[in-house]
Amino acid sequence: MSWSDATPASGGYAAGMPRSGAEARDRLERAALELYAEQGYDRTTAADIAARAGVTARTFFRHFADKREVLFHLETGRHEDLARALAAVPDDVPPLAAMEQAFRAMPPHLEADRRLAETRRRVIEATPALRERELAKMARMAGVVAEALRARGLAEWEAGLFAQLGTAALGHAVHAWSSDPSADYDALLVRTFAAVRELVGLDDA
Amino acid sequence: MSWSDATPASGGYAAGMPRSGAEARDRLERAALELYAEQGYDRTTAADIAARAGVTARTFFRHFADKREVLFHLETGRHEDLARALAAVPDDVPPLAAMEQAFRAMPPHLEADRRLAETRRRVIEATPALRERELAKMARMAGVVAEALRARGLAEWEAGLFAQLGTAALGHAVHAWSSDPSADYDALLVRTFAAVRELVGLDDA
DNA sequence: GTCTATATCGCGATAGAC
DNA sequence: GTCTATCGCGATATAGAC
Repeated sequence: MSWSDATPASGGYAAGMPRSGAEARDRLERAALELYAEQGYDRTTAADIAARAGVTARTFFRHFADKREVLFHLETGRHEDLARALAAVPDDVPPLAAMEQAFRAMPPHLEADRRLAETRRRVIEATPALRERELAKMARMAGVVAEALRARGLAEWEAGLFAQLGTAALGHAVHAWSSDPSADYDALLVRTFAAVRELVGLDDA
Repeated sequence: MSWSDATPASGGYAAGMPRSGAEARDRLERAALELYAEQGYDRTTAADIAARAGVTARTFFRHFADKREVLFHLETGRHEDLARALAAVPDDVPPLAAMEQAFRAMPPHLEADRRLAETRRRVIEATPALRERELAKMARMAGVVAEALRARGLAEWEAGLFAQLGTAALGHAVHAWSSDPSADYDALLVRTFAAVRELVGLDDA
C-alpha cells in the first residue's frame, strides 16, 4: 500500500518510486506523522522516517532542518500570504476585524484531511519538543501580523498586543477544530473572535 | 580566578573545590552564559561549559536537561511562587489587577546583577533555539496564571485570554527592563499594565 | 552520499558530606 | 555507614561539514 512499506533499493530508488523532490518530501511528512503517532516522537529516528519514505537519512535533513520541522513545514511559507491577506483588508476596518477577515481567507491546508489534522494535534500535544516548535511558529506569525497592523497605522505597542490577541484567537479556533472532527472551522473562527471582542470590551475592534 | 580555570583532577575534584550540587550548578550557569556570550551558543559545546566549571560533561547534563535549559533554570520552579502570589490576591480584585499585583510581588531574580540580565537577553535574542525555549517558558507561565485565574472564578476561555494578556505585559516589561540598565522594573511593570488596560478598554480589570 | 562532531542518556564505581 | 554528586566510559542519534 502506497510507498509506506517501501525499502530503499540498494543503489537507489525502488522501481517506479517517484524521484521528484516534492514527492519525496510528501512521503517523508506522511511517514514522520505515522511513526510519531505509532511509536512516539523520541523513539522515532530520522533514519526510521527516511526508511519508510524510501530515501536515506541524509535526504531527510535536506528537506527539513530538523525532526520537528516535518510537522510544521506546511504552515511555514504562508506568512507572505497572511501579510497579503491583511494588506488586502480596507484600512478603515478595525484591527480585530481585519485579522478575522484575513484568517478566514486562509483556512488550514489540512482541512481536506481531518484525520491527519487530529493525529498531528495529538502528537504535538504529547511531545514537549513539538509544542515548543509550535509556539515558535505562532510567535513568528504574531510578528508578521504585528507588522501588518503597524502598516495599518497602529503604534508598535498596540500592534503587538492586538497581534497577540488575534493569534491567540486563531490558535484557539484551530485547536478546537483539529480536536473535534464535527466542527466547522469558519464558524469556530467567527465565534472565537466574537467571544474575544465581548470579553475584551472592544465591540468596535 | 575562581573556579573558571579549574580542570577536573584525574580521579575527582580538585582539592577544595566544593562538591555541593548547587555550587556546581551555579558555576555551570555562569560558565554557560559567559561562553554563549563570548563564542555564541552553537559554537559552545557542553564539554566547554563543563570544563570551565571544573566538572565533566556528564555532570552538566545531570543538572540541566539540555544546553538551552541552563539559561532558564532560575526562572523555572518559581511557578509555585507565582501561583501562591496570585492566590494571595483578594478575590474581588479584577484579573488584570490581580496579575499586576502578583507580578510586582516577584521581581526578576537577576535584578541584583543587571549586567548578567543584559548579557542573557542579548544571547537569547541572538539564538533561535534559546528564543524557542523562552517562548515555551512563557507559555508555561501563562498556563499557571490561567489556572490561578480559573480558581478565582473565571471561565476557562476567559482565564486563558487574560493570562495571555497578562504574561504578554509581563514579558514586555521584563524585556524593556533587561534591555535598559537605567529602568526601574516596578515602574515599568505598572506603566505596561496601565497601557494594556487603556488599550483594551478594560479600565476596571 | 560519506564522515564527523557532539548532544544526550545509561550504568557501575567512587568519593565527599552528614 | 548512608546519602548524594561526580566520574569515567560507552551507546545512540542528530545535524552539519566535506
